[in-house]
Amino acid sequence: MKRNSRLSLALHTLGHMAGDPDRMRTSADIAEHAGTNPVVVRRVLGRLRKAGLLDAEKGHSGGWRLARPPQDITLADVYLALDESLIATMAEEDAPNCSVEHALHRKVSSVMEDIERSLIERLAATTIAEVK
Amino acid sequence: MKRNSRLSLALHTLGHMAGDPDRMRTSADIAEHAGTNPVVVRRVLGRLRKAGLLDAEKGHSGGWRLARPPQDITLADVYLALDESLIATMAEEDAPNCSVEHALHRKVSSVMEDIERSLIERLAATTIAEVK
DNA sequence: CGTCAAGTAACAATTCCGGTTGCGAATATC
DNA sequence: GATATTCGCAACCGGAATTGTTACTTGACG
Ligand code: FES
Ligand code: FES
Repeated sequence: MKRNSRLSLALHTLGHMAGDPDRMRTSADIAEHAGTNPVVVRRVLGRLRKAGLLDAEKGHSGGWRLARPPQDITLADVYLALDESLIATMAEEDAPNCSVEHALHRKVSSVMEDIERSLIERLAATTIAEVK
Repeated sequence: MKRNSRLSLALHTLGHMAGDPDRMRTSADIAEHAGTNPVVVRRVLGRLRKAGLLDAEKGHSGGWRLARPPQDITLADVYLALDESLIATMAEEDAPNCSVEHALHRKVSSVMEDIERSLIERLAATTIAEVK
C-alpha cells in the first residue's frame, strides 16, 4: 500500500556498492545511475549513514562508501534504517469506550506486529553481498 | 486523514453490524457513528457489497445489512474486498539488464508475496462475530 | 406521486512524496 | 590562503492519492 521508492533506491545503491566496496561514490554519480536527484540520494543515504551502514566524506574525493563489509549488511538492516514500515499500522484508538473497536484494534494490531516481525526475519536472512 | 482509513471504517461498521445482524442501517447512521460522511460510507461499503459481504436496499426502510451470518465473514474477506494491500509492493523493473536490480527485485518480491499470504491467513482466522 | 436512501459524478481540501534550488560547512587540491 | 568539490540541510514546488462535500440520478416503498 505504501508508495515508497526509498527502499528501492537504498537497496539498489547498496547492491551496486557491494560489488566494489572500496570505491567512493558521490551522490551525483549515484543519482545519475539511479535516475534521480543528488539531494534525494543524500536524503535516503543519510538515514543509512545514521544507522551506521554507510560512511560519507565531504570535499574533494569525498562521497559514500559502505561502513561494513557487504556480507555484514542484511536487507533487514536497510529496511530498519529507513524506519518506514511497509506494513500499514492501524489508526490509533478514537473510541476507547467501545469494546468492538477495542477488540478490533487489538486483533489487527497484533496480527500486524507478528507480520512485521516475520518480514524482518525474512529480510535478515539475505545480505547485500548475495543479491548480485 | 490517515492513509488507509477504509479498512478501519469497514471493520468498525461490520463489527457493529455483527452485534445485531438483522437491523437495517442507513449510510447516514453509519457515517454519524463513525464520524465521517455518508458518501464516504457508501464508497467503502459499496466495495463490500460487490464482494458479496453486504446487501444494500434503496428507498423507504432501505439501508445496509450483512449478506451472510457474521460468523461467516472473516477479517480476510474484508481485507480482500477492499483490494488495497497493506503490504507495499516493489516498484517495477526499470533496468532489466542489470543482475543486481533483478536479483534484488526477485528477492524482495518473493518475501513480500509470502508475507502477504501469511497476513491473509492470519486475518482469515478471525470472524467479525468474534471481535465484540 | 412524494419521500427516502443508495449510486455516482464532480470538485475542493488535505496530505504525502519526490524533485528542485539555494546556501552553508567541511575537506582536498592548488 | 584561495578555490573547488562534496555532503548537510532547509525551503519550496508540483503531482498523486485520499478524504470530505455537493449535487444529481436511480430505484423502492407507502
Ligand atoms: S547496479 Fe544499478 S543498474 Fe545495476
Ligand atoms: S464505536 Fe462503533 S461499534 Fe463501538
